[in-house]
Amino acid sequence: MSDVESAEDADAGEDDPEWSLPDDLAAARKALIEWYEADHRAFPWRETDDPYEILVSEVMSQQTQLDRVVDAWEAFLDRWPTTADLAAADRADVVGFWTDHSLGYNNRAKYLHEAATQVETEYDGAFPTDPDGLQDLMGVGPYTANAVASFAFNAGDAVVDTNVKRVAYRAFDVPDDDAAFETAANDLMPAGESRVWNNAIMELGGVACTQTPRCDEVGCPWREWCHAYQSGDFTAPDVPTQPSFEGSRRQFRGRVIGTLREYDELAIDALGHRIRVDYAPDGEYGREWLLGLLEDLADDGLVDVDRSGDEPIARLQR
DNA sequence: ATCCGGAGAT
DNA sequence: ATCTCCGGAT
Repeated sequence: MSDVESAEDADAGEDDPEWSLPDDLAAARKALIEWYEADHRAFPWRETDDPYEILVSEVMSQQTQLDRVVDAWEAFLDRWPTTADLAAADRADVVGFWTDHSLGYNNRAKYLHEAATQVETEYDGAFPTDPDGLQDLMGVGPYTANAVASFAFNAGDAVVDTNVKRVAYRAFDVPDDDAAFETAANDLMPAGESRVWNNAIMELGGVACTQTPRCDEVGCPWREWCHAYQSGDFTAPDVPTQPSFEGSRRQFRGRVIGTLREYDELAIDALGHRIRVDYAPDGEYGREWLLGLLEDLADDGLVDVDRSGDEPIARLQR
């Protein structure tokens, strides 16, 4: 007597997924949590539940490999231990710190500064505790909101980052589709365990289900359920290729910030010659080009341009 | 060449 | 809703 699921005609079944979670989901969850708790990388932010400290670690982690984040994270919190301290800081100092520690996108330093100000002025010094509330903070989107809600308050939904996507795609054939990933990630997560769960599944993606997988080396707890492990096909979701950094606009943005930190203020041509050797005031990469760059940086709240004199003067915004 | 989440533009 | 940009070490 075979089962025969209700006929092939029945429901609006044509879009029913060709992926599914394990039948014994409870066992798979337990295996992952036990694997994580037995051994994992000891990052310092995994030992705090202070939402500010967590937020700083998440924002830094968005652009920098974790091993290099540790030093920056400790130095940042040493300098600005609380949201009150950060909110009281000069923006230029926060951006300067970001540059000094090679943390990438300067706007994130600004966002962090702004978020601290929001917490102080709009939330009376206490972070919102749920993902929706956290998303009101500058620079906090769905990923960061769920991470902070989980790690600080154990009150998040499933985190969906590229690690989680890769795991779901390989292990359960979840299609390369944001909505599907979100559904799968939330179905996987045991209710009320967002703190340990999101740590565990991201650890899995970070050390086991890496681009070149290390299933056996690290004793992946999901081998018995993993479709990729069984088929040997470890294809990962497509990651759109990025334009090269060399010669890019953002390379020159970075040089402007770095140069203006060195000189309090700089006339536009002096600045131009310092950020690119082929600068020529009237050339293709001249005043017009540089003013456009500076205008964007000014819009981002990073640079001020004084155009009152005959030659525009740039400085870091304070 | 690769890596990434959020903002802003479209 | 989808696409482009951002920083710079690896």
